[in-house]
Amino acid sequence: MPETTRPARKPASQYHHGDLRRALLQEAVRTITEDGVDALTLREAGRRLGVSRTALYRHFSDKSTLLAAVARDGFQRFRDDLIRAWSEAAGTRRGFELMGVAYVRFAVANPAHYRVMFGDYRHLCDKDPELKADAEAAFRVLVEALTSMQQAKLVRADDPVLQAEFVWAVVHGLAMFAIDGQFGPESSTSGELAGLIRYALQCMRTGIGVDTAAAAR
Amino acid sequence: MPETTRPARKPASQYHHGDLRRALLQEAVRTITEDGVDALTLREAGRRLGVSRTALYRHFSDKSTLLAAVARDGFQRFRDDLIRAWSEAAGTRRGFELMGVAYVRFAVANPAHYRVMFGDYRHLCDKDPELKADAEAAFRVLVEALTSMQQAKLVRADDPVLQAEFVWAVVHGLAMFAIDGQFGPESSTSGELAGLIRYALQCMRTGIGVDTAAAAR
DNA sequence: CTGATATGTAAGCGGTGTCAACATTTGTGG
DNA sequence: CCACAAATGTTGACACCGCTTACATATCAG
Repeated sequence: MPETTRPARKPASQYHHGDLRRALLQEAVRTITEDGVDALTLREAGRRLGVSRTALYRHFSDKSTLLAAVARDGFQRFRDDLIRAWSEAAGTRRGFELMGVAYVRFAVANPAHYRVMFGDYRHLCDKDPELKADAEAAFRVLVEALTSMQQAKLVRADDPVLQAEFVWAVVHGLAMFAIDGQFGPESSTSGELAGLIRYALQCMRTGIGVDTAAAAR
Repeated sequence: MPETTRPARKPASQYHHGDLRRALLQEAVRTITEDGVDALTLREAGRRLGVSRTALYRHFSDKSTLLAAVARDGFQRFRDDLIRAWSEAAGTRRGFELMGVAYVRFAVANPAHYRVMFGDYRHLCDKDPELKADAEAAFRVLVEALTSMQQAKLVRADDPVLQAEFVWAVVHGLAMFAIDGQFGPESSTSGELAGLIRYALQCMRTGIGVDTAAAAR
């Protein structure tokens, strides 16, 4: 039985779906991405997959358990995106900036998904303990990137975790700006956003303090 | 009977409540603060106020309109907190740091409320156009603080709005860390958080770049 | 082949947001 | 003072939802 990867997709029997769990998760992600998390309904999801409305409970104990799975899926793709961006110029400042852009890009491309991931992370963690592991794996990409940049003397040799938390705060904030319009006048044009990202990355490196300005330029 | 400000609270007639709108908003804030936004139910809110389940619709066209009002209320208190902290040492770096701490403190003290404010800000703005004004008013406190610090040569003379967006991103990210546990090992102790805040504020000033490290110390 | 188990189904319960129609109170112009 | 309109609150109903319980069917191990 080679059974390489996918038995999925084929109903075959009409009764047993084959890989309902995967299909359900995929459908949930699709709905959330297209119409937001409020549009996600267990009944409707079942309907769209041509399956009874309670079939879902054989694979997820709960609606929020499904959401936790969605969040996990998000963190996995997210991590992949970060790794891909970083490895395009690993160890360099440019690679680091590419990663920052990739971060915001992910959030902009999947705003609702991103919100599920960070929306009530704590609550979702209770539903699926592996979610925490996936989230931490994504975060670790950032920590490791910073560690290698520390070795290359590109950033200060502070505690990498602390440093990563700071960097994460910055890009997460940027992502929020990008996702839901912001406070400023109406800087929703993508040009404005790109400018903000560039400025923020610069500030991340040099700070906003005036005493360091001379040294930075 | 001095009765200075509030006509509210007293049923008086049993039928007309007096100031149901205010009572409803207050009740919603209370529920959200205590039990989270998912626990907020129009019917239950009416029940608790001893009023019919649809009375609410005479004051809010919608559940999300009520949520928008909750968000507005949040932004107003939020702004007050920021102003209070800043004015404790206005124009100085200490005042600025106090403001940052006040920001995070607000988020920690009212996590669910904070989430409503930023959770789906964009969607809520459609429901109540004044929400945007309140949010911008809060943001403007930060912009003005930075402007005055620029004049005092405490921070670089960049575009204050851009600079404020960067600073906001940092503190917002910190607030998120504070609210829902984080990625790192398990640094949920308040001591760890205080350390993170301190470190982040320092990074905000001096950056993480190594070339500026010498100048910073 | 035969259970046991995994998976999907059907029916129903309590709860929710919202609408439409009706009741009561308040306020206002004659 | 009164009639009547507007504001405010109530009742009933509808469609939908998440979830449970009991049942049906397919898959698989022995």
